[in-house]
Amino acid sequence: MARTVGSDGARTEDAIRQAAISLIAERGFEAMTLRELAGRVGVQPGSIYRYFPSKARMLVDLLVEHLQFLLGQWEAGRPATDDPVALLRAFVDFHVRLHTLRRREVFVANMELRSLAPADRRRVVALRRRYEDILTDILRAGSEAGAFHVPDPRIATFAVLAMLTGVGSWYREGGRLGRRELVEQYTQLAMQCVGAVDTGSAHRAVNAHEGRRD
Amino acid sequence: MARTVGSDGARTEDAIRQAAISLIAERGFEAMTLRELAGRVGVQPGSIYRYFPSKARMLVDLLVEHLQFLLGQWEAGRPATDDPVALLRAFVDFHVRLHTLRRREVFVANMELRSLAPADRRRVVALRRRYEDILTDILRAGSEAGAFHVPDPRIATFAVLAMLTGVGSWYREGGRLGRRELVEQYTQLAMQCVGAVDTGSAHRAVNAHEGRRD
Amino acid sequence: MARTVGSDGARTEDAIRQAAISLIAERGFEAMTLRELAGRVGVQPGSIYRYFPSKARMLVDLLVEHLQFLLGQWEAGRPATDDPVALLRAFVDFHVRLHTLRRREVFVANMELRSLAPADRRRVVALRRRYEDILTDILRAGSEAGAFHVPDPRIATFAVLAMLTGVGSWYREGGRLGRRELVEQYTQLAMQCVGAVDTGSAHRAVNAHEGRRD
Amino acid sequence: MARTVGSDGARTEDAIRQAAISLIAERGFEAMTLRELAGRVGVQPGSIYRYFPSKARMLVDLLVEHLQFLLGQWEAGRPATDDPVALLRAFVDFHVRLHTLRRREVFVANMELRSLAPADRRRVVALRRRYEDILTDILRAGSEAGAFHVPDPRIATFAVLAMLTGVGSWYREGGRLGRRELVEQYTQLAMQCVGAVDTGSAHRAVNAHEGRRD
DNA sequence: TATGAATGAGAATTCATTCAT
DNA sequence: CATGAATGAATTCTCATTCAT
Repeated sequence: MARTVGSDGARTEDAIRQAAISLIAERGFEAMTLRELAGRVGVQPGSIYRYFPSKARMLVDLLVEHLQFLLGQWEAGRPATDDPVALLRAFVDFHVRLHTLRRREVFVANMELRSLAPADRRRVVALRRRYEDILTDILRAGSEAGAFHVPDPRIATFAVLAMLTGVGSWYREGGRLGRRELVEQYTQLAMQCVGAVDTGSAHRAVNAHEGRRD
Repeated sequence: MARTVGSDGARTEDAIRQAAISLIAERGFEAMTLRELAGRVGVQPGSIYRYFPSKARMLVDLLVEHLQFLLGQWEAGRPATDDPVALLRAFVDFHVRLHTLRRREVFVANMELRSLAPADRRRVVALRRRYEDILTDILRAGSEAGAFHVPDPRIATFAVLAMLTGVGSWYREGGRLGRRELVEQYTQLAMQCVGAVDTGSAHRAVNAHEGRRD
Repeated sequence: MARTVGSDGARTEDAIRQAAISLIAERGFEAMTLRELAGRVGVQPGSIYRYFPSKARMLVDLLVEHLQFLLGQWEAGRPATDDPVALLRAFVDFHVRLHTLRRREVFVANMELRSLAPADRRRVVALRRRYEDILTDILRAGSEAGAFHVPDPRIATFAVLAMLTGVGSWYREGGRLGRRELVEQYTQLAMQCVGAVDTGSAHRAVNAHEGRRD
Repeated sequence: MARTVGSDGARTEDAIRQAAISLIAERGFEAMTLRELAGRVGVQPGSIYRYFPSKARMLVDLLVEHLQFLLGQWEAGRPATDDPVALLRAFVDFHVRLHTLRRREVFVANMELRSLAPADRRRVVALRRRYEDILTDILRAGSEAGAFHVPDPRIATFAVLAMLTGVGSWYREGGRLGRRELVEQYTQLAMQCVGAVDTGSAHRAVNAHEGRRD
């Protein structure tokens, strides 16, 4: 009873977060039980309450952390250019990479919005909106510059994001396609989708050996 | 207390189905309770069991019925042509229309696969697969005929379907966009996405004033 | 609301077992509700699930424990003789004593076999069979040695066991008969029943004043 | 809807009684559901209420009918003698025969007393008591006449009845033993049990060929 | 820091029973 | 005579949560 030898709060908290993401991704937030979560972490259900004040709050924390990570990573790595085509290429690369590397987090963030209380949902949706805006800004700029041809930048944003995010629902690590090829294919599809006048090197690179078109 | 005056099994069952779709779409299958469902229909919770042997089975029935409706509708209305471009245009039209008309059903079918028991999931996934195959066949034929330029027809299927299906998550009846404009915009995006050489009349109609490409 | 002051798992589990035996004996397993059981123990219904995974499993545990106790007690106290008459006398003494001391358990074990799932029933019946075999072995040996006269040892086992076990259905602690007299009467009846040639000292002691037979 | 062609109240009622006895014997009264019963009879649950005002009342009716049948049959067929030995022989024969012929009814009558409401139980127990008294009277008369040697006629009644009734729990129609042999064996056991001075012709008949004892 | 005992509210499900048809 | 739609109360069981230790 009491502290297990060598037990460590930070380690435990991290283990709970990891296990929670996995479990929520597998079963859904409502279907996941704290007993299951505790069992996977190797602690008693009551112990989870040292780290999260409630099951609901745990979901909020997880989602906010994920979206902030997403935004932070984009900001940190975005190219210092204004060229919409280059920006879109970078965004697709970033998005597809992250959505395959952190599939579970992304999946949860997309699926579990409705498990949030209204106030929490607003907070999370606002963060997600900031992420969507990144793409909308790129598409609008590109559209105005004549680089892209989309009927409506906001709708195109939804379309492209849905398309890109969908990758998470079928891509499996170690499958037929490597992450590099995946990124290349999705880059081509996204570029074509927004009617990029010059789909540029990625397109060429991908299809050069196939002797197609260009 | 016995049969209520004017009660009718078929009517009740239909009311339960409708209410169930709405509730599951709103709260998620796990979060929905039969009490809630019964309350919305105006019967006692136990009465639901005259029509569905269990909550789990209710979900299966709902999903299977939806997917069979989807497949049946496509088969009934598909154009009698072999032209991939015309077929794709018809498919986009069909899909977007149905996914806005039956938004709740589609949403549920996309979200609640994981609430199914493995055997039920296999059954539902098999039906969904048949639907995906419709698009894959179109893209493959078009790709081989040189009408489309996609790196991989299966991946393009996932991309286009994700893009089109995404419409359900933001489109609202009576919003800024009518269904007709919506279909036109998504048609353009899909056509561009698969690199359609000649996006045809719809594209022309929509984009004529932009003086692009064709 | 959390652990009640001074609560103790072992104590609680034991209280549940005791109360369960009483309740099942009174009402029958199917008729007993966990609410009732919990109420008698002084806990909430849900708390029972800390100790038993299901109502059904509780019954199995109770029955298996009882039968193992029965077998263990006989093995521990059986006389080290080969004399069938002495063994039968000891068995009757043991059986009648235990079936009055642990009336409720015995009653439950006899009545609730049909409340068990097939697999559980097989397990319990196998244990009971081992107990029956004790008597069959005694009767067979005695029969072959000419000490008993029974048409068929197995049938005589059923007859004698039924006779002895029946005591539980009418004997009441503190009634007209003490346990000692009870044992003596049943010993006589059992001995006569199997046609014991020399019913030995117990018979003599009990029936000396009747000047019968021997 | 409404009357099935050729349906007939008396036939239906009888079918319900038969099915009820079987089901109660199999599962126990509490565990049997009216749906199950209705299903076995081939009617809807509601239809049972044409014949029995409630589930509880059905059990009472079944038990009372059975016990009255038992008493009536004994009265109708009892030998016109005063000889305790002959009477006991007749009683054993009657009891064993009936308890194998109407196993299910007997079993139910023995098991389900506790499922009755107090008033109903009193009524049924009184009938059963009248049946027990038949044997007690025989044993007391025989005991006083020196034909039997039992410590206490009432206790001997319980012992002998338990022994005889036990036959129902293992005897199976078409098994190793015919009903005639069964009766003979139980007659011998019962006679020996009550210390019958002269176990009479049955004993002789049964064991003559075995060259045992006499 | 963690456990383990317990709570209490609520979940799905069952079932005897009723009654319009 | 029988059905089939519905009830409402109760049942087993689950689960987030609490808190003495």
